Amino acid sequence: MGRSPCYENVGLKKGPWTSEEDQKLSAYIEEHGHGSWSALPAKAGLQRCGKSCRLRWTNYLRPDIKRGKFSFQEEQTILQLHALIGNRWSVMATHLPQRTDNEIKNHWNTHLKKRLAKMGIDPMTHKPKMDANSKDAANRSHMAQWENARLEAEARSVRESKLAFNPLQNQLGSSASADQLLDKAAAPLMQPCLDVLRACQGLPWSKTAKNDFTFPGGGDLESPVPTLNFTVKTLAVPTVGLGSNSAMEYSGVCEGGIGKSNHWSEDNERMDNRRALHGLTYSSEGIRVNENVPISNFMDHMLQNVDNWKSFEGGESSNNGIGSYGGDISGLSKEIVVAQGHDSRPSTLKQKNLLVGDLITTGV
DNA sequence: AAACTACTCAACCGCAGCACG
DNA sequence: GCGTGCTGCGGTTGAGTAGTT
Repeated sequence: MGRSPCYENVGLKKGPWTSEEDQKLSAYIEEHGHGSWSALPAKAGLQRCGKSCRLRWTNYLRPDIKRGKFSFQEEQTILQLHALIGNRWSVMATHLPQRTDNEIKNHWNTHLKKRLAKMGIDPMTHKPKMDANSKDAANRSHMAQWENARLEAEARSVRESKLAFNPLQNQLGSSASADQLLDKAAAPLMQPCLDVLRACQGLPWSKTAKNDFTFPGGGDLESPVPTLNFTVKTLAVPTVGLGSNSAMEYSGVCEGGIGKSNHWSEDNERMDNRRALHGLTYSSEGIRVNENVPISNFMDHMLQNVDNWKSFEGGESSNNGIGSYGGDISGLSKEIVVAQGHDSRPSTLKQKNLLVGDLITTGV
């Protein structure tokens, strides 16, 4: 190993590419394909080494590259994947097909890593930095707390997935790719579902004069599980939000009743399939409640986890804010608050005749 | 307007892994 | 088994740009 860099070859240019060079490279590849990168520069009439050509093509000139700002969804995916697989940019790039590994790496280094660090989270472990002398810990913002909660939940998800992966690794062999493992892990978790969202699709939510709120699909569902039956009160207490990921599975109950998952993607499908263990399955069609998991079970599960955040106060919620817990948490046995969050989209709220701050009480 | 600082991201560097003779 | 060539990947750099003083 340790070959000398190709740029040491006499006469080869380095540094920024000119538009003329770009044109030559693109024209050649479009006509002939890249073939052997090492042979390409001479054939294309470029004074560059093959490596430089490959980089320029894969990171910049390739026609299927999406440029510009990363979406919230893309950032979520990167965060989830980073928690799962670390700095494996090329693997991440396969999950964000229009982004290059270089772009993802740059975005992580310049934005996401700093953002986490600012929140007091170690970007490498995705856990809060435990510095007892640090005033930052005490003064951490609510937002940071939510990010912590979210990331801790991600870690849980990772642990769960690892539990699922190990036997799979044995089945598939050590050479199995991350994708193979993810797909294999997801498959057995897919259960026959009662699609709560579908059940209520097309049926308008109603809010009575008494402010009672009924989930319309609930009573008609032929299912062994209890039906959802929400009532809404006006909330006059601080809200507590549960963000994406961990929180997705918990707030999802509410959000599933209200509308589609706002966190849908192919990657999330894989992640969410694992969450089916908790009685929920996310899909492109919304959130489903598994037939064999009584609603009371996952409500209890939700509440167990909410207990972890009892000390939180204040009105910030994280992602998926539409389905957040709130109020007096100790007495929150069946209540979910509509809180402001990334995805508490005005259109969604309007559609469901909800306001931020509304308290939904489930009838289970 | 100039100087300085911070930030972004394309490009480079060097190592690892693989194929092949 | 070893050497060579090639590709892919992750870490790092630094030129260009934007923002601030």
